[in-house]
Amino acid sequence: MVGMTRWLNPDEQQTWRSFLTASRALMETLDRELQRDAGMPHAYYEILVRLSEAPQRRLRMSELAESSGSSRSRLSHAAARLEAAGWIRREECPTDRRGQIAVLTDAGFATLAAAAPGHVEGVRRHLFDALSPAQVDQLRRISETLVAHLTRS
Amino acid sequence: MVGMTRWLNPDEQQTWRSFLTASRALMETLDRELQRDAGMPHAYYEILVRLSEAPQRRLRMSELAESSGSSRSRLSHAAARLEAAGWIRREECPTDRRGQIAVLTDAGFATLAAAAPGHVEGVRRHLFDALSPAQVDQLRRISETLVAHLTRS
DNA sequence: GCGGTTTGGTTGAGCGTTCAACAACGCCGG
DNA sequence: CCGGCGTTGTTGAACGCTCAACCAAACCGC
Repeated sequence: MVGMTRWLNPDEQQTWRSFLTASRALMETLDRELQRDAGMPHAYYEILVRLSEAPQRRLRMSELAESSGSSRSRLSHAAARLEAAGWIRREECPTDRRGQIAVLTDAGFATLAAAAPGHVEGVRRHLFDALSPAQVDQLRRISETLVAHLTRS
Repeated sequence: MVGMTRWLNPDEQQTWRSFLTASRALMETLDRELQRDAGMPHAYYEILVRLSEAPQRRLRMSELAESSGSSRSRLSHAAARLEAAGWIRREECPTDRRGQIAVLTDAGFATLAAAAPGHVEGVRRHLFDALSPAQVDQLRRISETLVAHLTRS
């Protein structure tokens, strides 16, 4: 046979379903808050954050996609919207004529600065406030383990 | 002032970003696998699972929405697609003339039965295989805490 | 019973994401 | 220098989700 399915035992099932419910609820809540308060989805917020942290607030599209966890296509579509909103602008890359460089505009930075406190407060309220310091530490190790595992396959 | 923002310290930021990256990567991976192998997104899979576990494989739309973590609107749209695929059918509720009852068809059950082993294997490979038994236990407690916290606000 | 409110479910528009296809450019061996 | 291959980024179609609006039926107080 090709291989027996390694089914989940009841404990694992409970873990998986709770994790699913929790992360989905958390993301939906934060996404909704961000949409309501800042008029943008969480994915766009993260793009602006990464840009704001880059030297000169500028990044190659491919690096921005990588660091914000977007596919190239997704970023391309998002960039079109962010540019239309006046929050970023795209410049040509001097060293690679295929390249595009996304630049955070002043308006984009201002929008981000206005959105950040509310969002951070949301993350704290919905995530950190619920967990003990020990649990926060556990969650960090678990997440780092998973990231390492998922990117190496 | 309205209130100082309780910013995240470096440790919390690292935790938050790792969690974000990990859960996003995990969901995207499982969603892609399910789409590739079973031709449906994860949300639809979960709807079919809940139906399959219900008595008589039938549930009121509102209960199905609740248990599968969908909004009513989402479930309504999804049900239309699932019905078009022949995986569920909708019947009228005898005790409440507003109500609809979603029923898993034999074809839907067969599709689910075919998809389940691959999906479960994916959950195991991408999640449980990466973590120690202690970490799995920690993750369960953390997730349950979060679920409780998120649903009570 | 009768109006007002709540609940159950659907609908359509608008938006964001995916996927596959594509164009333009850089890179590298011969 | 040239031809093939990998890379960068964009595009359009299909799809799923959200949000607000809506209808119909149930519920509730009087």
